Amino acid sequence: MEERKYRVLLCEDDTNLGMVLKNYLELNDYEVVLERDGRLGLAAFQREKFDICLLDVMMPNMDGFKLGEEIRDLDPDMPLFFLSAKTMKEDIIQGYKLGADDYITKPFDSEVLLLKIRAILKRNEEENRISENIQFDLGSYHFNPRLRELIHAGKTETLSPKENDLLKMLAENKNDLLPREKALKKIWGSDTYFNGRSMDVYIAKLRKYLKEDDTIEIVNIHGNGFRLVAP
Amino acid sequence: MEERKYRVLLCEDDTNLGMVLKNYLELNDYEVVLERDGRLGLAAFQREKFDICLLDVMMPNMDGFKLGEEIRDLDPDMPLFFLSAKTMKEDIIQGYKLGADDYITKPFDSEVLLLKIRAILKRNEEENRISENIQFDLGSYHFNPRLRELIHAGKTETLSPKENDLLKMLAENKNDLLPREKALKKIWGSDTYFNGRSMDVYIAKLRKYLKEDDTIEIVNIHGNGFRLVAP
DNA sequence: AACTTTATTGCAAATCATTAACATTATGGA
DNA sequence: TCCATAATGTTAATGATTTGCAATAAAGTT
Repeated sequence: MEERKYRVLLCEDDTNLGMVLKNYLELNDYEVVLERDGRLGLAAFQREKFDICLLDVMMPNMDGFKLGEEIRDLDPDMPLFFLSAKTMKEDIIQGYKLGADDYITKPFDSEVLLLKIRAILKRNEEENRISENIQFDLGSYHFNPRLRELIHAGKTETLSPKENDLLKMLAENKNDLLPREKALKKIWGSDTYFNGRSMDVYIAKLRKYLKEDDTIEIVNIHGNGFRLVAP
Repeated sequence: MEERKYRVLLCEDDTNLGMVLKNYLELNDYEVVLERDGRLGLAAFQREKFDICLLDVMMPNMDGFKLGEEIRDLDPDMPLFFLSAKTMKEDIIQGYKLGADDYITKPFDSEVLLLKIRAILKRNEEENRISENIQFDLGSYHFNPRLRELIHAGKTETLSPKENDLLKMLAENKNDLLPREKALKKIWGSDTYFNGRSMDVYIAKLRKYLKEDDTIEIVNIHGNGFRLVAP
């Protein structure tokens, strides 16, 4: 149960406000990446792993709503907060339509923002906790991610944390595509060349573990990701 | 059951309210430690023993929710009350209601507060009485945490307090993972390098006690914690 | 002081993640 | 079709981290 800081993607074109907010959040134990427009924000999101995104609505290159859409495409569950000076009703509605978790109008009380962020993250954590004890049957294998155990014919292998995480994601998407990018960001933290190679090494390891049952296969979908085929 | 005063940790940055509340509670036979921000509150909690915590939500350095989380990490069963101004949004509160034993909006009726405190403490006491006498059968061993006795084949070992606490936590999570961090925080107070080394030493001691029965094992899950395997 | 309990070191062994190195396969355009 | 290139497959080497446990020191009790 590793203590890790929550990671915040903050997109704000006003450098002053951006830095102030960044510092404030960092003081409160968040890890913050600040980007100054939508395009950069999207790039950061694709590259790294975040727990929550705070998006200014009015930004150069790509506005906050558009960025929010793009982010939702990549990860439907990512918590989104929109920051905006506008009080126009349409904007707010549009923001919520996208599934914004909150909409905050400037100027805002930074302490309230902090509490809202914390509330959302906490809710998300509760949801995760439910799925904590899930187990999988994969052909003649039994997989218990909590104990990192892969059992076959009475023999128990203890998987390494990375092996375990990867097999868990594959199992959660059994018979369906697990996109490379998604696994890399979730397990390795970011989608880089070396992390990609590392992941390939782990795929090879998992294939070795699972080779006793012919009905199970980890299939590569070139350029896209992997698929765990299992009954 | 010996007579002793209940100890209350009160965190409140408003000195006036803080002192008034402290005096009021003391009049009603509680022992109160008043701290004026989150950081000091956490320090006090780590230093001393309390029966209940009353935390103001809006505080400098560390807000009440964050402090509550930290306290819950150290002791998941500690009763928590949050005090907050009425103006706070209901949805923020909602996110936190789960972990809190009660949530009180200022201004509040101090008599009601007192009654709530009494109710919680009473409930907790009953729960403690139940769990106090718990005993465990571990293979051919019998373990009585209350007496710190580990009995095997008619022979009784008296465990040291730390040995006892650790075996109790392992037994409570029998056949399941006991995260390192959890045990360290609860038994040693904090998760530091040396405490970790110390815990490993205690694991070794427990293994020695338990080696008479082959069906019992304390298994390490690398990087995660330990698991007491027992029938 | 004698004894018990706890904390601290030290170091070997086990485990892990990453990177290198080299092999193979897929894919799209010439 | 064939080739260049990018993506993937696999094994092994490296270096970092975690754990096991004995030995010793420190603190606390009686």
